[in-house]
Amino acid sequence: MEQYKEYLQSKGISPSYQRLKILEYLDLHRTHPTVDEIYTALLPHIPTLSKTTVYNTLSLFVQEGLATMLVLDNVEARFDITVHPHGHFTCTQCGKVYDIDVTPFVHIPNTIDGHTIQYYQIALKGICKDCASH
Amino acid sequence: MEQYKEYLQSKGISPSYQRLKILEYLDLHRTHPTVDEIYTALLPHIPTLSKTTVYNTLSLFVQEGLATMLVLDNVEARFDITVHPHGHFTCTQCGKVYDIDVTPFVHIPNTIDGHTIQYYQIALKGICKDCASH
DNA sequence: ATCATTGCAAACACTTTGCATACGC
DNA sequence: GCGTATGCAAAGTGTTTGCAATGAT
Repeated sequence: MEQYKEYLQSKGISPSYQRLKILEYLDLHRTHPTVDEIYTALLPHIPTLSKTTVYNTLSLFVQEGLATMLVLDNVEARFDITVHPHGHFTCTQCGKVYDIDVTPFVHIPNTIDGHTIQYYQIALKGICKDCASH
Repeated sequence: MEQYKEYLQSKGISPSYQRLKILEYLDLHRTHPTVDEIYTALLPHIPTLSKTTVYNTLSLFVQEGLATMLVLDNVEARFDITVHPHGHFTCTQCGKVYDIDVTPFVHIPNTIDGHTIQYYQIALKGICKDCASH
């Protein structure tokens, strides 16, 4: 908990209990959680928590670079604590999302067609290992 | 118009006027249009058109492989007539979306970590040529 | 006459906004 | 005490659903 507090402060974000818990959740659950998943998971620990706070906090984190908003479908936004760039594979059968290390397959330059690339996301779709074997 | 009719029939889709016009729009406007853009553009030509029909038709096209649903943000879905795979660059300043040929930079195998990859999308973000020069 | 397509209106689901309350230095 | 963070409720936005009207063969 203490390391999260220092991390937030180092980014100029005042470390409220809600923010600490949301950051901790993102760090401990690298499962591309939705707002609702985070909210539901933390509610027992923070009974007064509101979804607005989860939304506020996540957009603050994204803005400050602590988290990344993933674009995997147009239904619900998903969030990752910011780590090295990686792809996301969504199984079209079971809907599970897997992290994929795409660095062996992708080498995006800093500039393409005169546009400056700041970051990118790769969304892969198909049938996952588990579904294929059933 | 005749070529669209034949194309739909070859896919087993009955070529209603609405479907023909939506397909034509996708073919002539390769600008990743949203449902609303398609609807608004066609309304003068089909005054009775409803958004439901645009939604219905697009999901039929996606299902039959005639179009692709893009996921560029978590706000609105965008659609492309199905062509060779390419990336999409969104300018974070002006919001414009550019097609990017990523084939030189990306080589995704058919299988990764045991998962079967059917298709993928690459969403790039940054500052576009135009915005950089202003 | 039958079946598919269309289109209105209502329902839905996720997200944002407005504003009053509570918290922390 | 004052500025920020929180959280409820309401509004907003994109999408889907139910169902009746229309159209095509």
